[in-house]
Amino acid sequence: MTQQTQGARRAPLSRERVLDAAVALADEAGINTVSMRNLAQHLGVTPMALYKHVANKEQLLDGMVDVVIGEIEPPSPSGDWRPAVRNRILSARRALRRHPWASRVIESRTTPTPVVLGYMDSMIAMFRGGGFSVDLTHHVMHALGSHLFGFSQELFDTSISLDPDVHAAALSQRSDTYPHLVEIASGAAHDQSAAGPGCDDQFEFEFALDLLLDGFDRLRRQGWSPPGRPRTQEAV
Amino acid sequence: MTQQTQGARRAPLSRERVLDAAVALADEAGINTVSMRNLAQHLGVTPMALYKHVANKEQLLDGMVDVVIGEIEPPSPSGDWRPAVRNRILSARRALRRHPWASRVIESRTTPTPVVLGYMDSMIAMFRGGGFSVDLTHHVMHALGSHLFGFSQELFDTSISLDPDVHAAALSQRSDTYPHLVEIASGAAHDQSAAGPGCDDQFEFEFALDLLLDGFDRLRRQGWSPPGRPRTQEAV
DNA sequence: ACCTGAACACCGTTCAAGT
DNA sequence: ACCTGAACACCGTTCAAGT
Repeated sequence: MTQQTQGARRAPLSRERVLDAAVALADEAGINTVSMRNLAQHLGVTPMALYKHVANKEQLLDGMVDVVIGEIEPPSPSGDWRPAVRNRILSARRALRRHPWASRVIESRTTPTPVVLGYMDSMIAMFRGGGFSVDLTHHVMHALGSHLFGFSQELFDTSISLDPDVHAAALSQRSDTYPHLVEIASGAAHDQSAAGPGCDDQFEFEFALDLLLDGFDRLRRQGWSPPGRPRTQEAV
Repeated sequence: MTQQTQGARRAPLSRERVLDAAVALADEAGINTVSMRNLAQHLGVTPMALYKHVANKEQLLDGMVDVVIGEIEPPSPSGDWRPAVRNRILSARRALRRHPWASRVIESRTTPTPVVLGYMDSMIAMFRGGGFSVDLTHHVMHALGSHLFGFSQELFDTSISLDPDVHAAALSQRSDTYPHLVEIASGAAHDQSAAGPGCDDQFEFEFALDLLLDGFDRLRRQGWSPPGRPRTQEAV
């Protein structure tokens, strides 16, 4: 829509142009349309021209993630760790929501890029600066998980409790098959103050985030330290 | 390894045989080797024969997830919701860990199957039976997210703080680039009571799980109820 | 009625051949 | 030295043709 395909043909290809075009294409037509061949066509070049700027498709996807992570606002210089962390994560969420494909692509990455490492490093710095021990910061970063990047594991959450289809199907056909699920779905639905299909994603995200931050804060205040020597050896 | 490829040729194809073969193939050779064509070859049939038993590849993946979910132990008839939920989730984790490809495939599903809905319904039942309100149960299920299925968003966690490669690379080359990340990695590494590459996944999982369950329990005891009327209208 | 070979419209990537 | 066309080894899926 907002991105022009023609006219771009003249500018020399660069890694940045390739990545920006890939992000724009994914935004407009979905991540499935981002193939090396299709992206090349959109840029008016031959597929192999892309390989001058990205080693392979994996690196293309890494670069696309970097573009999105780059949109996250830098840490506010606030003195209090809790609102600072909270705001940064909510900024990450806004960036991720601008690019609906991004959370899925982030999930699929196996090794972090320097940009991602930098983001994590700065998040760690916020906890350390807020008085968290090295050990507690470590566990806290793990516990945040995908919240770090502004998304919770949505799985099919939106379809579970609130997608009109599933909702209707559940209520009509299978209230005897999944009685508890239907009860939850109904409960969410009759609260019509929530926006959209019956459930407020933003509320759910902040609910979980604040629950975690509350827990972190409690452990920090209690001076949490790792449990005794012998941890779980092997869990299988 | 444990699965025979030859000899299976005689038994008539069935949905169950197709799914079991797909799971075994993914376990042995990775999810990337599970293509309709390759799976068919392993079963000694033509690719199109599979389409008699699964509508398409998406349904094949759905069925594979169902096989894994089916391995989760049923709820223990315990009276106390907390250990019951905890044990069930740890059972889910054990099932998922037997099939390393499963968490990624679960993440990629867009609509839940009846088997998945049944699992969620029974989890909801445990909270409701434990005295959680409909609303609180709803949020609690969202907050659990991927923990419901026994995995946290691992992202590249194992590589972040503890993969020998990243660890060594970080420590040697980039302690000035990612100082806080390196501090966390070192902290985890010098605690050699942890198993494996320097970080105990099981410990991290249980740390986050117990943090969430603590939070849930606190809200339940406090008689949590939804905040006032006007929620976030639209967050973008 | 059941099964399947060939074909279609794609992939990511290599590599030798063009300019 | 730079770029690229054709080719390779794959995909998921359709569909008409075989038995």
